[in-house]
Amino acid sequence: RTRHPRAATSGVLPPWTIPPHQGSSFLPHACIWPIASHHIYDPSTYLPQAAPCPCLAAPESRSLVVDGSGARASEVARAGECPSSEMSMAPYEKVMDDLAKGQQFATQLQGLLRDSPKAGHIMDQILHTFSRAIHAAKAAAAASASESEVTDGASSGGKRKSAAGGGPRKACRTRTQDSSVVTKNMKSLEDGQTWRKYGQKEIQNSKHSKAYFRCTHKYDQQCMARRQAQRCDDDPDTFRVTYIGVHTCRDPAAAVAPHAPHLTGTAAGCHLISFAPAAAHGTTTSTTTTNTNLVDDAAATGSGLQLPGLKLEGGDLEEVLSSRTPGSSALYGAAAAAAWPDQGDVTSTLQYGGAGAFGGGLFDGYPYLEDLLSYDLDH
DNA sequence: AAGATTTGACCTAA
DNA sequence: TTAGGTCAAATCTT
Repeated sequence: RTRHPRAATSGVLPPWTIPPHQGSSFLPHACIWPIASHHIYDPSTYLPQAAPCPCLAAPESRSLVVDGSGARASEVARAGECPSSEMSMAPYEKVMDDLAKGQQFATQLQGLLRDSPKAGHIMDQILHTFSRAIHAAKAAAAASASESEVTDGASSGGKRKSAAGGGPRKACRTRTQDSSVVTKNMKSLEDGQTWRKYGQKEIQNSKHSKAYFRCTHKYDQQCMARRQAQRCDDDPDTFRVTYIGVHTCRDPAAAVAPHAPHLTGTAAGCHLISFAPAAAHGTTTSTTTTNTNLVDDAAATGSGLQLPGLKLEGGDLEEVLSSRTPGSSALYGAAAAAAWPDQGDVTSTLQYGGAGAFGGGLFDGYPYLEDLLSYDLDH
């Protein structure tokens, strides 16, 4: 690809980086995205992050009040059976089957070791490892599937030019209609997440350009979360920020351990996971649609279903303008299982050296999850 | 040197 | 046809 020589930019900030006036809360440099401190991962809130298979949204497959009987393992196995999930490759099925079996056995063993906190802790690690492996396998399968699609698309012909030294673009881009989308107005772009800017466009009939961000971990962890930010025309101090997709990354620097986890389990090291709001009702009967409605309602009404003691990161959050969250049942489950991170808790115990996507980072930018979480913990 | 930003080119949904 | 979204080489920052 040939490019025109880049215009000299030294000393000249682009419009996006220029504060509208003195005293603005705008960051002095668009490249600065502060990382929330004290982000610690709690394995008890961990769930596989891959996009949930549609079949998991079925009510019968969501009765996941895990009680040590291997419900999660059965969930995983169910995902492997799904005919619509592009998972018909034999090697994948075998891997998933083995992983599911291993997880199931570990879960059974966990039930036998409840009296030993230390054993429970080890079991947590084992289950966590299985979860990660399952997630990785799913991600690998998805990547493989999309790669073949791209190959097919390239062979169909087109006017794509090859980049210098590289092949055709591999992007299989679609507009943001399949992902969860949340738009909100913010006084500051700081949200505790690590974003990398990848584009900026002038928008017609808008005074200010729109900036495009992706998760820093797009490539190393296949996190597809994106964010778009544009300064409001009528209020230059306010940004209209659109969050697209969910964070599936586990950034050690961007995730926070729950301060006071409200778990359904009681035995030490034996944290149980349930889907909201059935954790307190025994069995889960709500469907994805129900949960979505709940979230939408909460977002639409701006209802403050906030649990006291749960800190909402980004106190500058003003208004949730819209939300659409199809097929995010696993997300809601995680929201129910995790408590809001308390950044002030510097004494939290670091576990696994990793960071939980559900341990704080995921919620950043997804205010509806805050509402849902509060709802679940309140009921 | 590595990672982040800038920005023109490219791509696609509307 | 075009506005908006993304890519990726060039450039900048640390």
